[in-house]
Amino acid sequence: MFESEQKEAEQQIYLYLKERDIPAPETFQWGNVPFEGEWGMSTSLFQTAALEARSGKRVNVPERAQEIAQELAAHIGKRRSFSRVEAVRGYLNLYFDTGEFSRKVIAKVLEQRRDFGKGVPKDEQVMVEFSQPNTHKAFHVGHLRSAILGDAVCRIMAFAGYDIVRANFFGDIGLHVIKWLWNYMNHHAGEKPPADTTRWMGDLYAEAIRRLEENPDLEEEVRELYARWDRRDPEVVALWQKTRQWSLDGFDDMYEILDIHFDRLYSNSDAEEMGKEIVSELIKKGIAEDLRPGGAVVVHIDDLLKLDKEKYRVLVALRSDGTALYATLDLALAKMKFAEYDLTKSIYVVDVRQTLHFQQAWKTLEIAGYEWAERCEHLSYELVNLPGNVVMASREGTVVLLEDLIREATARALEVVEEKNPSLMKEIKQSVAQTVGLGAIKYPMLARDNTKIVTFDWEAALDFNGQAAPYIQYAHVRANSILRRVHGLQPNPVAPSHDLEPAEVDLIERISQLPNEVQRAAEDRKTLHITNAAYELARSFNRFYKQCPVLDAPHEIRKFRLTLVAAARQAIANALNLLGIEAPPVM
RNA sequence: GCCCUGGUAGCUCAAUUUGGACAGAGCGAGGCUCUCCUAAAGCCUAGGUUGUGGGUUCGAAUCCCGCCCAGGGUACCA
Repeated sequence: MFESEQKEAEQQIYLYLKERDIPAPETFQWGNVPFEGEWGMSTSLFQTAALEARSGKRVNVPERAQEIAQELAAHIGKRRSFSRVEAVRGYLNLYFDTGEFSRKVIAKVLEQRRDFGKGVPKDEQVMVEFSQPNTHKAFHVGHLRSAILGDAVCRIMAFAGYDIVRANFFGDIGLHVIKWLWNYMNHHAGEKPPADTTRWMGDLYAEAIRRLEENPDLEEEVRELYARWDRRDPEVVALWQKTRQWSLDGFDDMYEILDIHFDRLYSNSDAEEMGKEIVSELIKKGIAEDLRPGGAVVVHIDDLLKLDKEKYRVLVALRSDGTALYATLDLALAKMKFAEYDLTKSIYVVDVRQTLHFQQAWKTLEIAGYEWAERCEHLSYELVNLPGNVVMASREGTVVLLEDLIREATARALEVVEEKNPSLMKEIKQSVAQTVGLGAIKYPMLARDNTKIVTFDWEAALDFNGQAAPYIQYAHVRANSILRRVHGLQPNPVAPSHDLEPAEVDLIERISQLPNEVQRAAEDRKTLHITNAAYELARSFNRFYKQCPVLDAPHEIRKFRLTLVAAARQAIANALNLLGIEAPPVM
């Protein structure tokens, strides 16, 4: 927003240094002055002083940096585009006219509304594949991270200017499905799924595992069923199709509650055949080694690349019995994606344990001559564990089901609404509880670095205070509650007539940062930048709310502050929207 | 063995484009603020040798090397 001022300042600095024969660094890095009540930009002179030191002069770098900064401050201080100029501990701080800055920021938000923070279209199509649940299994909190993270990354990247294709990849075949079918045929034949389908599917799967553990002899029956499936026995296929749909319908319900949608659905079963074709092709090209029937089909990637140290190791492309495994499918899936879309990137939101598998699959495709393979990117994230670093696993019984979490969170949220705002209408309370409960679930999955393990515990999940989604939602509600009382907002924001309070300047600064954070989050694929921005925005607003009366303020101040509140409400709503979290009007 | 990730306040996490201003929040602890736009809030206090030992640098949580701890991956699981 102040690029021209920055350029001019830089020119003046270079000129000044040149005149005095002081060696100048190639670039100056500009940052914001740590907030002290006014908005400004800042650069350090340490580099400049260090250059002098290296050129032979005996100088104390911090002292010299401060000296140069002082000289520059005196020099630049005469200019009018800065309201104030100072030198502090080796930093040159240039302060803007806060009034004009404020007006610019607010005007921009109120003009762009929902688009405030949006980047210019980049003309790049990017596919983001995420969630990838297995059919015939439960959907637990461990599965939630990919879904929530992937959704938010899509929202952020789309807002940043990418053309995003949202993809899902269902695990609808494999041993787990056969075990489920076996249990169903023998003990639940003809049963229809109840209302909470996904839980029931998961229960039947857990039951299958239990029966097989209690009586290992039954494994034989499962193998027979697998063989029937492989022959495409019509009865088995029909049952598979029907039950698979039950799972998919259950997932649909959950995605709807979570407000997550997909543009393109893939299934393991879609990729199976093409995967096998690619493997034959790899064998023909001499890339893969066919050790069947004694061994599997393998690719010695390190040898093919002539690497001395082991890096990609060995990819198993096909089982010795000729059946497909995960790697087989991934070869095909990548190809399908690039055949169908013109992608500059194909992102896979999958947990960190699969890093090597992806590198193997994509490197193999690269060796096979598919030049798009290098455009595949693994967005890896750490797991969601239970306290004590206990991994969630259906067969261990260490899972928290999504349905249970949503139910508990909304129930808890409803309790709080009843207590805080009993006069709300019943339906509104319900919807608030849903909004707050879901926000509280999503936020912790998004508010930490992708490389950090999320530890799920009920107490923290149901604590709506402090650094959490409800705090941000509440700030939005407060802004809304002020604006509800006025009719017709001043259409053209004007510069404030009063000296801005620190809380006002801080809030304006936070608002102005949102567009940068969107770009940064999109580039780094880090939702953390947006949760931080949203939280800081809410915090600034809450402080402003406490310190600066709006409706009771003198006329001119009131006019200005109303536009600021409207801008803040918009910025908070936009940030929450990027996270897939709703911004409620009341709560 | 080899590879990857993490280790920051009692707990959960940050740290502004990657080396710069006094390492910041929340929870928890102690205290304060509702005749005032929703107190799901705000304010104050206490709490740190950034796992550890070296190195590079004017300057290190951040870069390099060693070590310790935790987790993950490592040919037919996904």
